[in-house]
Amino acid sequence: MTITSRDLLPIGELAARSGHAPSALRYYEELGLIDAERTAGGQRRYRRATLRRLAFIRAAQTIGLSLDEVSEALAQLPHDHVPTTAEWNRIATAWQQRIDDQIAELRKLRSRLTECVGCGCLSVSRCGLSNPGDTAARRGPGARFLLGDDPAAR
Amino acid sequence: MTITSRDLLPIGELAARSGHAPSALRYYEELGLIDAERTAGGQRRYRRATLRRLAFIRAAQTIGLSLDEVSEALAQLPHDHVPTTAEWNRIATAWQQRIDDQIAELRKLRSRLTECVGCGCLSVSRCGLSNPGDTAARRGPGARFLLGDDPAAR
DNA sequence: GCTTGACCTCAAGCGGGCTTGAAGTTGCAC
DNA sequence: GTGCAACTTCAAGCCCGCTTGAGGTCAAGC
Repeated sequence: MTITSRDLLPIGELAARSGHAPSALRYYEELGLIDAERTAGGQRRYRRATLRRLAFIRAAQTIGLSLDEVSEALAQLPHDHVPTTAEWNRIATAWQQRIDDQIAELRKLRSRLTECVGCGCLSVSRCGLSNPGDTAARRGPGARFLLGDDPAAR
Repeated sequence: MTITSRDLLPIGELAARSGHAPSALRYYEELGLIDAERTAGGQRRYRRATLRRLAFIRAAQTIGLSLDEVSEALAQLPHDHVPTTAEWNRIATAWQQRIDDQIAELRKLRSRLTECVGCGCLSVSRCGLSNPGDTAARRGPGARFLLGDDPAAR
């Protein structure tokens, strides 16, 4: 039941297999995203399950989660066993929703751009393009008022 | 032909109308994205056309361009007149393409996620989820090889 | 002409996600 | 038992897109 040495990977090995830099792995450990056994001499030895966690982390980042959010998501995953269908399903569903939201955002942006080309204003103003408003999901700043070349003086 | 003072905006005014912070405007000037006249005393006075540039900048950022890229895009726009249909059209088309690419990326990720739920592997590996590969457009790192719990030893 | 708020410059800081470097230790192969 | 790559920690640095602060000047209204 104990973990045999054949199952423990040194950091370089894990880095190579996961595609993360060793420095990133140490950083993740510092953040509590992953953990490791230690040899008598103090070197890290990773359980194979860590590869799963790293794959999860990479996927989560791809859909735009911060490491903080990844940390929360990981808290829902078992540390030592392969997640059950139910466990994984719950998370995957949330992620799909998130992706769908992102796609919807982009589509809205695209249609604003199309309008802008069609509307003839050409000033990249007055037509909402410069006022995405709910861009928040991607970049933060949030609501800005609509621009005009001279809204006040018109 | 010279610009009358009524057409020149102090930075606070431009900030209020464009929705950018004064500090951001100064920063953009430093990067060469916008420029300004100066009063005898050294204060900035912006031409109205600058509002257009700022709207453009905001829109470009929303699409996900870095300020470096915005700079290149701006180089294609006239400094002092409203862009012609052709000028704007060329840029808008490129942006739409970019958005389409982003959407395609997300769809790929979504389908990988769906497969992952369906395929029963549940290990968040072996099924491509953790290997977006061409994530580059969004996050940089670029190609990683496919993960498996133990690709070498299989 | 004075007050006051808006402006100026320059340097430093921040947040996120790491990377880099220095200085030293471990562990596997021969 | 030794050589050398791979590892260790800790502190600092980097990139991006700004913001903040200090210390000082300008300009517009009374």
